[in-house]
Amino acid sequence: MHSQNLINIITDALPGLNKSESKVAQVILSDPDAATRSSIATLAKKAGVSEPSVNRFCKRFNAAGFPDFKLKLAKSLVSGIRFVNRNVDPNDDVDGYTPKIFDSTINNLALVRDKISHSRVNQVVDKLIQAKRIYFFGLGASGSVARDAENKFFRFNLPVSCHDDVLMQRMLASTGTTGDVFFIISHTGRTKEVVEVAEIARANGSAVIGLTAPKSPLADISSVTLDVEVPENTDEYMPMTSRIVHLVILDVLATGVTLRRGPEFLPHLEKIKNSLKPTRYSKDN
Amino acid sequence: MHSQNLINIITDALPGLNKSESKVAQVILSDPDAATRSSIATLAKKAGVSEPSVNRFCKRFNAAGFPDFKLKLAKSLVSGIRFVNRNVDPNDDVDGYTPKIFDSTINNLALVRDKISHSRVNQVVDKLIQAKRIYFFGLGASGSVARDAENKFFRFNLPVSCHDDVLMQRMLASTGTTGDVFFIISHTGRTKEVVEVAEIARANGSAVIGLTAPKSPLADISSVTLDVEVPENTDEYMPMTSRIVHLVILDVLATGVTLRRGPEFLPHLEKIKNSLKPTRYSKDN
DNA sequence: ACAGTTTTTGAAAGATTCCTACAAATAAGG
DNA sequence: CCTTATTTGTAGGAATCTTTCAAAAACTGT
Repeated sequence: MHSQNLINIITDALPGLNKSESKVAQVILSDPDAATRSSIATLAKKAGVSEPSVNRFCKRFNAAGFPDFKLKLAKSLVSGIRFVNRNVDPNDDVDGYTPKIFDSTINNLALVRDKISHSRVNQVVDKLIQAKRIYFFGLGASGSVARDAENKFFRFNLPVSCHDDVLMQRMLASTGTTGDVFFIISHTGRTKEVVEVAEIARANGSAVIGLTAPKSPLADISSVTLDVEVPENTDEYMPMTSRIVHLVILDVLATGVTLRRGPEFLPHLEKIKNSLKPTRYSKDN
Repeated sequence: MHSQNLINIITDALPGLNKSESKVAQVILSDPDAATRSSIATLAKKAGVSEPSVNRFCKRFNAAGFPDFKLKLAKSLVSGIRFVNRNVDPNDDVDGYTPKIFDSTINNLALVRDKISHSRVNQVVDKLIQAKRIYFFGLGASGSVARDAENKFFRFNLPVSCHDDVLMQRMLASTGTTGDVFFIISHTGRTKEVVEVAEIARANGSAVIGLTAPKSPLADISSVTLDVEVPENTDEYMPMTSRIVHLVILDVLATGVTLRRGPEFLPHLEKIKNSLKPTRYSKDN
């Protein structure tokens, strides 16, 4: 469904390209937007190769020809990574930083959307459905993600709770047993307290699901990891986007659980929704 | 900066087009994706007009020519049309629902990015900077948004706090004075308790910033409203996206505040970041 | 209704862009 | 060092696009 971003594909293929192909790749990657606007002749000249080389390059990446390639490239650019410096500039005014922050969030979401392992998602949904109890743990910014998850998952009639207190987390982890699921959220996956809690939980036979950075200590110790690789905060001004990616992944998981429950479960969700109606001003006034 | 979707533009212009132009428009709108893949000759034939007519049509919509038009159309399709009918289907499997949920979040973010009033953002940044105290209030899902905001804004050395308890909110609102800012987050803007709290706060001379739906009771009573219009949840399975949009808006506001503080404030942020280092496993092990 | 004017439209030729066949050049293998 | 395979470019042809210009249609006022 979601072909991965063309730019990523080219970047990944870079090492396996031959001389003229990689010249073409360089030119395209250095300014993909310009590439979509130039003719095959211009691009060939810029790369210092012949037109057919550019054409062959395009075909290598499953395009019918150069125009088709440009089309696909243009599409990738829309919600794909904007390579151009879209970092917040200290001199930016509202018109500058507002779209940049939205864009960077959108880009990261698109990245993860194309990279996330669907089989892992499935595995996690399985575990959540079978769980006797689910604990959502997180600290700091991930604490509010955990809280949001609780708010979402309690609707499934599962015994869910959420804790952003290290001591509570430790105690609960140590009393966990087989069938309990500890869903641990951490941006870095390197916070000692959090990793220790995961260790304790696993030692007691509980399952640990890590929503965290790949190859981190937390990822290593989890039963299943949902990898979220969000580019490091190079820019002092850019906010941390991983929280938001985490939230969306939790949305995905919740949807997975709902669908697995089947349509006979919908009335239950409806009931919860309706329970809030009396607290609201009606729409027509 | 962010031009509106080409498809919408064409649809809007439809009534003002002449005979052959509208024929072309019809063909394009009926299957925009096919249009991006066909040549000017094919399209002309399909529409029953001449090639130059198609060309003129393209130029009318600010394209350099037909190829350029196709490019722009293709771009619009990525974040535009996909919107339609990308609802989660009860029979979807992981490969189905995962990208859909990411897409719907991304689309909503893009929508708000293009719609949000920059001058309002500026106003709110002003108020936040001048505030004697800032309270972030929210209930339910908005409660965790408020918590996230607290986590973000306390770094600015401002007296910030966060409350997701109605009684606390009421009491604090009633003791507020001029110079206090109550930042109230609500998806619907119609929860009675929340609106009442806003009323109390305003009655005592405090400023109320509403991050909520436009034209809602909460929006009406706020000093400044940041409108977030996220399409109603028509689909039972689609998760609520407004939380995420709210978070990103708070990121924007935080960035605004940081920039307004100027570069001499960066060391302070750095200090907070570094305070967490000892709690982490280092990256090289 | 009709001549004059403006607008809309398409035929045809011209310009551009793209693709294919083939041969030269380079690299790899024995 | 020769053979074979791969890579690269030249040249010409094919397709696509654009412009010009004149015919057709629509509009205007008389």
